[in-house]
Amino acid sequence: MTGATPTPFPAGAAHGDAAPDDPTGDLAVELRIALLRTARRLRSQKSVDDLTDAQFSVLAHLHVHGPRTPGELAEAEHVRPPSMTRTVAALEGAGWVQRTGHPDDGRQVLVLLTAAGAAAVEETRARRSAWLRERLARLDDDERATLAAAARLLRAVVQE
Amino acid sequence: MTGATPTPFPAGAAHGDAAPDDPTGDLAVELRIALLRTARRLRSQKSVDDLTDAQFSVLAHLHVHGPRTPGELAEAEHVRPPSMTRTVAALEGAGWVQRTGHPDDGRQVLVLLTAAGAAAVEETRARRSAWLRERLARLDDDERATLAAAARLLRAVVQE
DNA sequence: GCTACTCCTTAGCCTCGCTAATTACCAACG
DNA sequence: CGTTGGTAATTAGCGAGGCTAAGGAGTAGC
Repeated sequence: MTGATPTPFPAGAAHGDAAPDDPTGDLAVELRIALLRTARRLRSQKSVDDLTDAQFSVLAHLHVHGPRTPGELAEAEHVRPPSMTRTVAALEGAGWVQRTGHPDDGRQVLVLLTAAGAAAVEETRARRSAWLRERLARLDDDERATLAAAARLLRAVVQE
Repeated sequence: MTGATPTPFPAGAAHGDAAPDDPTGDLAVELRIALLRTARRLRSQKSVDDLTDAQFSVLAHLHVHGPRTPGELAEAEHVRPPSMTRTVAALEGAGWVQRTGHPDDGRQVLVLLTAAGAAAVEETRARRSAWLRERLARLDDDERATLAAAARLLRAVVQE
């Protein structure tokens, strides 16, 4: 709205460089842009013979929380069950997880990490973080502390 | 590596809750997880009759920087030219951008925002940020300041 | 034992990355 | 002047990973 500007050059109007004046109003916008941009960059760090992002996320979840059913994984990853079924199938095909019947409830399935999967998650985590770690090394201590605090805050913020 | 743990419950080994002891080594890991998780959550905020994430990002870029060639857009978005061609084609089909020949170089194409596109980018930006804004409102001033600083830092960090 | 519910899966659609190959155009050189 | 090489954009086709809708297996309750 307000939008029908016919001129194709509203440069500098939208967000410029860093939050200009309106502290709260623009924080959400600024943060959103910064987060999505960084996340895209992080995501592009994976190589071909590698876990995909969704796969890695599931593997890491299993690594931390132990065996889970597909439904639980879907909920944890904010994804629909069919999507998780496919991701789990890919992980199983690669030998990183194993699917077993649930001991009590025949409808359910338990997904658990194999030894290879546990190794993969640790190796991949280290490698994936390398790019970011190298960038963070250029910052000073205060800046790193700020980002550490931000990581904690974001964790709380997304916690629904 | 270390990995052949036969026990399926290494819970608490991987990263627990928030950076445990190693301040620099884990910052990259913690931050990566927090960023990707938040970004996924933000991305899930879009509705159907809406711009996709990639489309919105291109529109916003045009809104800020003015007309660009597909190649420039691809580089800015860290995407290969064919991917950008498709995104631009979708945007053109929806009437949000317009493609015109480059005045000097017949090989190139200039992509420019239409009035509808400019309106869409502003409306969408406001709506997409609403979820995050609501979450941020629950924080205190210090916490918001931390996130604002983090957004600026991330912007610098990804700047290649 | 039939019905209803729950969980997982299959089928089929879409977006959006990618690589490889094609087309259109510019520039430079014989 | 024509060919030859480089560059920009596109088309073709693949894979991952979202989604909804619909199907199959198992549990639970009447």
